[in-house]
Amino acid sequence: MAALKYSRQRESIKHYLMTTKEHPTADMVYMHVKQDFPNISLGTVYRNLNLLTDIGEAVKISTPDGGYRFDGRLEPHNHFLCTKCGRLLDLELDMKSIEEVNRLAAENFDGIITSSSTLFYGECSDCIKKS
Amino acid sequence: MAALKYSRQRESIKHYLMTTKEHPTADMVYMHVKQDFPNISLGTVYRNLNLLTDIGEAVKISTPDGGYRFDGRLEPHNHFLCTKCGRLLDLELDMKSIEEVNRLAAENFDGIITSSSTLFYGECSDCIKKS
DNA sequence: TTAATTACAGTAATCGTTATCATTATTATA
DNA sequence: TATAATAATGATAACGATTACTGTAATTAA
Repeated sequence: MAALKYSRQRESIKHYLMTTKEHPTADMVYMHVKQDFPNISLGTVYRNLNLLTDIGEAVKISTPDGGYRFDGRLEPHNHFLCTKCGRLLDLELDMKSIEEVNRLAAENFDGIITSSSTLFYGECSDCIKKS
Repeated sequence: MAALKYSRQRESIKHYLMTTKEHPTADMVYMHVKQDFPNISLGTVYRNLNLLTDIGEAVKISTPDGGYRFDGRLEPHNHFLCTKCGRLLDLELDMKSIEEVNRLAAENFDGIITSSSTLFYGECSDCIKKS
């Protein structure tokens, strides 16, 4: 079972994820944590991001461009991807709405739906202002 | 603008996508088309899958495991990923429901939502039977 | 304080995908 | 038709993101 051992690097990664709203990629996490640990290895970042995801202290989001983004927000919520600037933002959708969607989907489906994740697309407010 | 030229390989790929319900990966497409074109190159498969996606004759779906699946069904629809067997299935959700979800999401969001894509998780009917 | 074990940094390996390039197939035109 | 132009191919090299490996350092338990 391999008991978990404290590490300052992991704490730093976790703290960054919990305080940022950037939904960073592994490389963005690496760049950031490098400020405190100049010779941290990219492998350490990956190892810990996956570890945190496994123990439920981070969420791994796969984006349409292939790669992953990481999120320290653990409550179920959805995301919005701006098709202009590419930013990934949080999008609130109350539990009732989420459950309603799952219920609608279950109507025409021959299995059990336990959860769902929606990615919304469009133009974010910043991009609208600029145009 | 590079005019498109016919190719038997591309037709074969397109035909397979339109007739299968498997939501194949690039490699699965490669394996299949290889039966008709034994020395087709994997690069050709990728090139054509991306081309078909670009001209709107195929859809590229990114899955939580990182990779992509391809779909010949062009009407907007959603997908279900079985957490037991890993199969990716179609899931019908009428346009009204999809629009309703987008409307609900827009309520708490400061931008324009043009579309959305939901991936549902749970257990498919086959896996339920087996347990 | 020592022994056991996990995490680390650094680096090599892996995997899916793209890019390159010389050759072949398709299309337009003479 | 025959020819010329150009897009597509197969083969292979290159790429970027992620994972695996290894010897050393840090953390924890005895």
